[in-house]
Amino acid sequence: MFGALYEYLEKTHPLSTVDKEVIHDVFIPKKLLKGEFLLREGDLLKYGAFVCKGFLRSYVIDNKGKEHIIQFAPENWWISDKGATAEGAKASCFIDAIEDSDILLIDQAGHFKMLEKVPAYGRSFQAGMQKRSAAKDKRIVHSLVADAEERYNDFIQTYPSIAQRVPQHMLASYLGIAPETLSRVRRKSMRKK
Amino acid sequence: MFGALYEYLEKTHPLSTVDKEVIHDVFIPKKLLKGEFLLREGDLLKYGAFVCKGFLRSYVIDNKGKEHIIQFAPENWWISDKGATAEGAKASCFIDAIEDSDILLIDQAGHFKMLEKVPAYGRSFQAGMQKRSAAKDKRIVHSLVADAEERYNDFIQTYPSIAQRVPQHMLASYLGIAPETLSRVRRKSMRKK
DNA sequence: CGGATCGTTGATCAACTTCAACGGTCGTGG
DNA sequence: CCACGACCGTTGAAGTTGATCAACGATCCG
Repeated sequence: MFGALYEYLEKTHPLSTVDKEVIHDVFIPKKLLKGEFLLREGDLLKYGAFVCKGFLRSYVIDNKGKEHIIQFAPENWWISDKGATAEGAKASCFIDAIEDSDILLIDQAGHFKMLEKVPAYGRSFQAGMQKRSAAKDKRIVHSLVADAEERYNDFIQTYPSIAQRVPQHMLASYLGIAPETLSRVRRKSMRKK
Repeated sequence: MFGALYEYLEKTHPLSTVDKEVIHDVFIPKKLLKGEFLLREGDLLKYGAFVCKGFLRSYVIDNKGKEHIIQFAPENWWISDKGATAEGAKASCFIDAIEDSDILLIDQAGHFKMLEKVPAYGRSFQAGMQKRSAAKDKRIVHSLVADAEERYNDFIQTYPSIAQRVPQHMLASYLGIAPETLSRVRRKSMRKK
């Protein structure tokens, strides 16, 4: 179960045997079945998670009861409630499993311990932050500039593997359009080819 | 001109005399008049900037020629093209001054030097990244859930000082709505009170 | 087999955009 | 110092896009 994390971290920097011990010490393995929650809105926020296998998502529910997906997390992605990383904070979103998943949990203290003791983690974290930040900027700009069709086409180009794995209505939720609209957009795109 | 940056950094961690020397060494002061560009799309990307005085903005132009504001940067904010921090990258957006401004430039090498030599910088950078990331998440979610009126009201609550300083059509651009729509929304809000 | 969930399709509706025109303000050049 | 043009915010009317509501067939799973 730790293998995926090792490989992930070693892409930035090799891991020593000691590093691996620290990792074992800090991360808590957990299995989630499809549909199970990692986090519910209002829960005491404790963990971030690394996805070894499977597929998670985070989402909010607005005051009309509609779900809005913030993030998808397939293998080798991190997922957590970024809005409130402060300790003792209440979660502002839900996180659940779209497929049966194996994940590794890490809490605030563990995060600092890793930063301190495992160099590969710090670098990887830094790099990840930058990449994410850029991706978010792109998403923001896109939500301002692009209409439903462009958003969809861009998504399937950027994340083809995710697009195939995710039920259509969730993709619609992520893109911020109604499922019906997505269906129509897809039909239109089909005919073009 | 460096005073603002000192104060900003000292909020996280005190600065030694040596620290201040490094800062003087690394940052390049620059003045911008209202309307002047710091960065144009396609420019070779070199600098991030700290705003000591004044007001900048970054924006993109879509294929229909319309501006979309990504970020406002008043005093004590950083601004740069996050999309492409890699060295040698081409800028993907514009940055210009909304008011006459004093700014301090830092390039990639300077950034690493600061990280290495000035502890306050690293902490501040880290904290800033987190805060920004959270703000971006919020903006993404908001653009999915909220209509024009909610977006406007939320903005003037969250950034009242910015709302007053920025011309209305720029605020509209930031919020992703037409200037006319913003005008109508404001009238509606006025009458409510 | 029966219920639930999902994607699709059609019809209607609301929100927002676009286009056009107008008045006010500001800054600049005559 | 005034006059003109540019820019900005406002208002009205028409047009579009996408949301909503409703119904239907397909698939999956118990």
